[in-house]
Amino acid sequence: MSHSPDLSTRIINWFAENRRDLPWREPGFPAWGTLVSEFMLQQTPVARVIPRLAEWLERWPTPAALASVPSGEAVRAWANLGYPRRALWLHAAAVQITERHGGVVPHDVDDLLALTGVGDYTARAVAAFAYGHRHPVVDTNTRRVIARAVNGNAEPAPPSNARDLAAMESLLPTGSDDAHTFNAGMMELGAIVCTARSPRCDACPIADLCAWRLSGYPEYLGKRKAVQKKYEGSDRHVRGLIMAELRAAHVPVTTVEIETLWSDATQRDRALAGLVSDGLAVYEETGYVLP
DNA sequence: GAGCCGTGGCC
DNA sequence: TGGCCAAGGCT
Repeated sequence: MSHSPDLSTRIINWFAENRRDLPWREPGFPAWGTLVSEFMLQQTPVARVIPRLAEWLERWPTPAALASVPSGEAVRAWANLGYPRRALWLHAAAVQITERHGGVVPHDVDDLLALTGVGDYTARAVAAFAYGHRHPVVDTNTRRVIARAVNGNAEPAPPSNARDLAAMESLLPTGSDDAHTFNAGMMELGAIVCTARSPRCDACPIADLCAWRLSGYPEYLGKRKAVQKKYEGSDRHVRGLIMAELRAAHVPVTTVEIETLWSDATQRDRALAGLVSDGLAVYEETGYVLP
């Protein structure tokens, strides 16, 4: 677990020169905007988030604004970002922020964790990036950089919160400003240099002390994260087709219309029942609508 | 803790 | 072409 004492400094200096100009890094970007962006960025690439985020914040500039509309409006505005439950959860979080915190996104990690849809990553990201508090922030990019540079592995082991947070804490600078920059810098390095498929070690500020590189890029032999199941023909596929129909429609979608979306009745019924169970679809007199 | 949950771009 | 991957979280 030994590392060069200036790994953190290198990352911080590299970040100052190489950071992308992203909306949530603009001065004065509101904490609410940070929270919304983090919800959207959960498993959705940056490039697809940026336009939806701008629309979202223009329409709902505060948690109270979002809380005041039906959750279905959030699901519709979520558009094709994927995993529409996140839109439902973000709406629920906005209601909770309005009711419990006077409409102000909380600073405290435990208060953030108590919000629907906010897990360990998002809670620490908001506390650190929106409010400047010193917390280790560990996402998939950070985990990969630590796995390679520190542990000498091509890939991180499956996420373990306690272990990953402890590893990041041991690297985190003492000062809150440096800690903030280091958290962001590790994520940025993993996102644009130390990437999953073809790392650009020639552009890496810590290449000369990267344990993985120094040991000759050994193949990863440890436990891997589960392989994603095929999307084509899956229940997720069918759910996606139904949700696209519900988002596009402004009148109830009839059962007959839903039948045209997927021929396998068993799978179709299962998908629809799942959406209803999740609260993403509601039956209303003549058909299904958004909540 | 494994499985599940959308969508699209990239090599 | 198609498998892999993307600022996770919930059950």
